[in-house]
Amino acid sequence: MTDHKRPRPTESELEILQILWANGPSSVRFVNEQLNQKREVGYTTTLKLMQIMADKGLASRNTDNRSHIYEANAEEGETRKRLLDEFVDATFQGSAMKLVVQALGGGQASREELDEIKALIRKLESGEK
Amino acid sequence: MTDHKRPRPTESELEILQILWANGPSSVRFVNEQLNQKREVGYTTTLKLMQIMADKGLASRNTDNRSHIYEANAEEGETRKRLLDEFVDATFQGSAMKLVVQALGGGQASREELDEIKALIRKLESGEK
DNA sequence: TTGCTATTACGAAATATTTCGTATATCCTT
DNA sequence: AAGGATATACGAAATATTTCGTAATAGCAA
Repeated sequence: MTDHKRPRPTESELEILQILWANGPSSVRFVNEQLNQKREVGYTTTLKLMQIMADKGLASRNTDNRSHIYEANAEEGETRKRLLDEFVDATFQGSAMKLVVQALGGGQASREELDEIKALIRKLESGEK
Repeated sequence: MTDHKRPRPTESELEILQILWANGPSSVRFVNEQLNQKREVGYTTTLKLMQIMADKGLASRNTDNRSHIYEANAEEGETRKRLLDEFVDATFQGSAMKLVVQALGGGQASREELDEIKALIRKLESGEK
């Protein structure tokens, strides 16, 4: 089950997907509360967005109870990979390398993270084609 | 001179910035031709976008000649960094590490690129705080 | 039951972005 | 000077996205 056909999530939809990925199936109220920790959003705004997401297939919902429970349909890793690919194309002309350099160079990565990346590179190199 | 105050470029504006960064100051016609190698866009559409970019301060233009020459104002590295930061926040919850892993894991990086990254990491580690 | 609260449904306004038609000006060729 | 090609200016339509008001419905408490 890939993300084929599913449209790219908009910025707001992505915010909601993050919440659903992090917390599992959730009610609109819960998602709205989480959103409001970052910025002010009206309840019906969140509701509408989530309904649209269900329409688009980005999420599915259980309507058995009065309070509907929404669940991300778009799989986390798949979706992130796809968005990353598009972002690399749009912003770094398709060069993942340039992006990684920029990401690492920003001083964002801690020593532990650098170690992890080194380990990852070793793994990639050993299983090289 | 940072990008302070300058609004984030839209997707289309970013496409144009890429062309200006890659080719230096350019005419609308040239930019439009480059765009059309990827997708069909009308000339006046490109023109309008570039005029908007000038309004927003993303680009500046020389109007001495009949054919105006546009130049990116937003600096390449700065802009990419900023977009990357926002993207990391939005898509990887602020974890540059997760993003790098995803980018490297995609099998996108060649051996040479991996070597470059290793070198970069060594450099980062030596100048560690 | 009656009223209060929480929920979804629906549609439309508000905003942002993209696209292009048309008018007008300028340059170039003859 | 006239005509054609090419440029910019301008505004508005088309599209995409976000936001919310209002109404209808269901649950709950008194």
